[in-house]
Amino acid sequence: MRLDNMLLAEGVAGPEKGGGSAAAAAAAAASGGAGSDNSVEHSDYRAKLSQIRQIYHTELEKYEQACNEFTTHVMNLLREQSRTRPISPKEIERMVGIIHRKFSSIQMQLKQSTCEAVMILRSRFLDARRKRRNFNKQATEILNEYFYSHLSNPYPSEEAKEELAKKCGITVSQVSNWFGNKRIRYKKNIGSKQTERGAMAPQNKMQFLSPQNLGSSSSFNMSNSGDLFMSVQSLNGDSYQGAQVGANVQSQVGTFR
DNA sequence: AGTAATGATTTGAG
DNA sequence: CTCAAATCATTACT
Repeated sequence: MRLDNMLLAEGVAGPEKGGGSAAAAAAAAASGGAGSDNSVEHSDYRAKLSQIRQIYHTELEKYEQACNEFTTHVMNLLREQSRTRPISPKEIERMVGIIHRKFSSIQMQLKQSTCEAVMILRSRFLDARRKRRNFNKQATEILNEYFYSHLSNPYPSEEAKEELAKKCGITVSQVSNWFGNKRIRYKKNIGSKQTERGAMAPQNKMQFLSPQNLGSSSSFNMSNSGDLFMSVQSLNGDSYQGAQVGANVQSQVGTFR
């Protein structure tokens, strides 16, 4: 149920439609609740999302069809058997129930995988750190001016933040971020200036080097754009598993004969 | 290529 | 909630 709601919210499981426009609109509605200013950045995202959506629906339909086919197949088998031995309606009902449960658990896997794919997509495209742009010269000038003229107490009030945000053409939270970064980095600079006495320089360099080497090199080979395909393939893998489960049920039923 | 700068996020304290 | 601190991810510079 939760997965259903989430897929619905992401615009994946919404109303059925083949063309890209509905998916795009759904994606815009899903992601654009707070801010929808950069349309070029989102077009890629929307394309990928509608791709996921399409695969999801194809797979879902396939499962549905397979489920129906298999159900009728089993029903036929049971009908055939009813000629040689008595079969109660209760038993038939039970079989159908088992089949439906099996297939719905397979659908669950599909939904889970789709959710994961969407989450990865979101984190790839909607994480603001990935599309950072430096503020323009004038904005940083204004911010610096305020910072250095209030150096004794560089904590702008809410109103001052709004004022600065308006002047610089950025949001209030961006102003807050800037001051947070500025305060800590200013303090750090002062500290390192005072410690800089001859032999300490190499240590400083080492300190700055090590965290970067640790952090940046390996992290995103795992989850870049190719990963969408990975997820998609894992969906297909699930469908294989589904077929196998189906085959299992089939073979179990086959022992009836 | 390697490094510094820099905006954004996460974490933890108050 | 705000803030400091650490960290991440991108951009700018050499």
